[in-house]
Amino acid sequence: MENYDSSIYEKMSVAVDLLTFTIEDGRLKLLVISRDEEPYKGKYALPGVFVGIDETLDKAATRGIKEETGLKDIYFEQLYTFGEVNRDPRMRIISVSYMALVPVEMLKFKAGERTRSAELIDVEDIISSKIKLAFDHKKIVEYARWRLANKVEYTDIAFHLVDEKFTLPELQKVYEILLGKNLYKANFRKKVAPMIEATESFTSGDAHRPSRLYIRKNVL
Amino acid sequence: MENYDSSIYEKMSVAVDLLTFTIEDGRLKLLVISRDEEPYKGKYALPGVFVGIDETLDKAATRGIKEETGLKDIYFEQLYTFGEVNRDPRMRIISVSYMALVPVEMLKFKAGERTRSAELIDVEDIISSKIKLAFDHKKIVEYARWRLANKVEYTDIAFHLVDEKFTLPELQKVYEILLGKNLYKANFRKKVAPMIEATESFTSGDAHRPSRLYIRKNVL
DNA sequence: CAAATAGTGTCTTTGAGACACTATCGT
DNA sequence: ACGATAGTGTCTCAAAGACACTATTTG
Repeated sequence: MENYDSSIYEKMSVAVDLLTFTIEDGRLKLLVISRDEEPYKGKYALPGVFVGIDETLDKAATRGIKEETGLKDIYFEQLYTFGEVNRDPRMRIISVSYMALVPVEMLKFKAGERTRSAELIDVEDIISSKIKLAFDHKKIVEYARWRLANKVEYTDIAFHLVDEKFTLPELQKVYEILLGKNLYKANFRKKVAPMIEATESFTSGDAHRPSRLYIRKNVL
Repeated sequence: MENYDSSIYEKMSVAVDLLTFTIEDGRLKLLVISRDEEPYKGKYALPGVFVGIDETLDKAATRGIKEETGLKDIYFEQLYTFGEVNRDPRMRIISVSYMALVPVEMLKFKAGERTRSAELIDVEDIISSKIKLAFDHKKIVEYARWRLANKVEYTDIAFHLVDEKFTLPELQKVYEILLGKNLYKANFRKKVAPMIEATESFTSGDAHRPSRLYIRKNVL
């Protein structure tokens, strides 16, 4: 970058691709759109937006999330930047992927406000190629899936997939889905104890013992 | 990305910024260049290259590393993509940062082949602002430093900072520098045991017990 | 009271941490 | 023999894993 005459280097389009994960019916789901144009017409794809010349990457991600879900102020983080030359057959696009996590109730609530139709599909169906995605999007999903499983173990990222008030069985289920294995509840409770704060509310109406509701404890 | 008419979105320059770390004199060092043009003339900066229109991000990183160090086939990984609007006062540049790790002997050996002069500076001097970097490069270094400390704990990334054959005291020193704390050698040896393979060579000439040389074991 | 799920107590196992000891070189 | 660094044995302590037990609701 010593020589800043970039005239010999062509500029390129930069896009943000969004991976919005949620948990529905005990499965990890991803928000995708159905392409109505070529290429890959009719295929599912990750929603994305181009980054404006005066727009930060994070801003573009926020805008994209708003367009696709009607939501703002939900958790997201940058994942990885994909820059293969022929990712898109029409032109060179650098794609910065972002991962967002949201409790499924928030998605449903805002359904009417969405700009265009989006669908939730089972992430395992993508991984197993039962459902095929356009472009190199499967690779991006695989990477996000891996990162998610990783971060569950050493961060409190899973909390973004449950409501503000949640029961421990609910939270445990999220951990189990992301980790792909069952956990012992006694051990699970010990593990998350430092991250949660009990409320005085309980579930009710179920034909079994009520479950206490918790909130996420303020991080130290 | 449903609507691919990106004409309203201006294209932008994409660059790869390189963070080449090594360990010299028991300190973590970063390879930087001295800027000979405005802005930030005379300041240290991360070396970088623009990404060509037909060039992959990884390819651009490989090319940049070759230009700066004369080396190819060294370990590197993508770090994070910085896209603040005014990172560079002259134009909008999206910067994809890459981190490379190399044993210091390899850098010295190839010194003559370098395209332009580069320097190794102490990373802690950057963190403490004793040495100031151009642009937003300090932020990038901080992030890389954090990632490095993190990955030492759960990957074998530290092995890229020692020679192919290494002693355990050497390797332990690398861990200690990256973690910023001293380790007990007995415990350290237990920890790395699954990742190493003993050779029949030993150090010699020192006024103390020789140290066995090891190589990295093939990952399972 | 039976079925169902919530929640607790505690033993075992594993790994990190701490520390003292032995080993082998050059001088 | 001494100084210096390499390398090992083992105790302690804390976290993870496994499992059995108790608790509270509806029907």
